[in-house]
Amino acid sequence: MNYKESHKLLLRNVSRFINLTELEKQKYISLLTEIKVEKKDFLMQAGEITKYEYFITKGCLKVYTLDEEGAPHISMFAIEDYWTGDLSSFMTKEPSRYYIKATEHSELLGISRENYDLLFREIPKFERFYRILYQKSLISYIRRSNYGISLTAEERYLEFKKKYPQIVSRITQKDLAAYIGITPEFMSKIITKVNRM
Amino acid sequence: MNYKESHKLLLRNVSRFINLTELEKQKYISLLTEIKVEKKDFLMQAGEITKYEYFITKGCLKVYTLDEEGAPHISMFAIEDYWTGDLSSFMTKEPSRYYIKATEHSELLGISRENYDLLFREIPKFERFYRILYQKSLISYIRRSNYGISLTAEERYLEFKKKYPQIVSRITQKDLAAYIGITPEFMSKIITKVNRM
DNA sequence: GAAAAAAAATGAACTAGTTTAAGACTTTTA
DNA sequence: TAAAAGTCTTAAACTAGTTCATTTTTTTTC
Repeated sequence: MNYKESHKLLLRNVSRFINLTELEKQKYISLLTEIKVEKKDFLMQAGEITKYEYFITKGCLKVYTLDEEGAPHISMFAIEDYWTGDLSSFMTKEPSRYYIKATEHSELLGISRENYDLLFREIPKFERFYRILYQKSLISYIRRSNYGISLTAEERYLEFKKKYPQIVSRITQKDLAAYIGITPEFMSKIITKVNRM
Repeated sequence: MNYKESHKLLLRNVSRFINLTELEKQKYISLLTEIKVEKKDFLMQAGEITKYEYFITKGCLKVYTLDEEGAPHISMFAIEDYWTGDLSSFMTKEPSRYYIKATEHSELLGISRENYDLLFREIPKFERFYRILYQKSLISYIRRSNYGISLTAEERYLEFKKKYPQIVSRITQKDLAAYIGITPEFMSKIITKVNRM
């Protein structure tokens, strides 16, 4: 069958871990919702109960919380071929603490909680897909959870730049500072210093 | 059938997410290795390829890396009813960067990589078990990965104490400092301050 | 149960990162 | 295309956390 580009990208992502029959592919795609957001629009805001888990087919978004002083802490940037959302709120159906905002015009495929549950019943292979997907994410978050406490801000910046060069060039220095966990002023100093070297 | 206490604890842990028949339980248990370590003994050391994923039935262990200066960074404390290991090395079969050392006499059940793979073939329900287990771990590591960059050391200490009161009383202040990401001296100051309040 | 080893406390001098403020540069919007 | 809004840079004063050195307390070991 002839799929649209966004669906092709998703099916390619899924086929890394499991093989689907033609019928299963069609069933899977039928469970998804297409979503478009303009730059600066929110995909979701703190206080809401997350309706979807998202696969990004185009664009860039930032996932962040606001602390008591109202300062943002970005927990991830999501671009094409990445999954994002608030897994905690999605699973517990409790209000989220996260905001997700597009930093560019973005297009996504969302799966609702009902369809996510249905997916496992209809195509049990997806248990395996998500087992492997979560396993890989877990490995990278376990590593990352040590960064904040064991690396200096400069080391965290160099690490991010090395791992995600495509992202660095698409986001502002201010947002990068909110991800690294420092002030924009200190981010500016680090970049000046690193460029000088 | 009559299982020993350690196996009962594990079966209870697994039954949170999936139901096993009597036969499946026996099959599962047959795939496990019993391991005992004395206080200060290593379960594994950096440079080795991780052989097992571990379920702790008794005791307490610390999982840590050493940085270039030889300073330890503890990424988790594992006690009874917890899972531990180095998932990254276990999956990729590359040498680990982690040390796992018992802080008390400990008893564990280990599953080897071959048996882990076999488990999914023999009892596919385990894809679901691990999907949910990794999902829950992922949720808590996503949250934790922000702690280091968005909370002060004192806030991280209070957070840990609130979430794991049973662990705080079993470990040294020095190890707690290596987990929180500060020097033992500053940990001492924080504890003095918090107790004074 | 005494000696040795490790952990905890305290304090003074230091450093990585913050705060505040102001000016220059860039992007967005009407 | 001008004005407004947001981003980036620089610098001085500040604070959270480190380093190093010493003493006290607790735990381990024989």
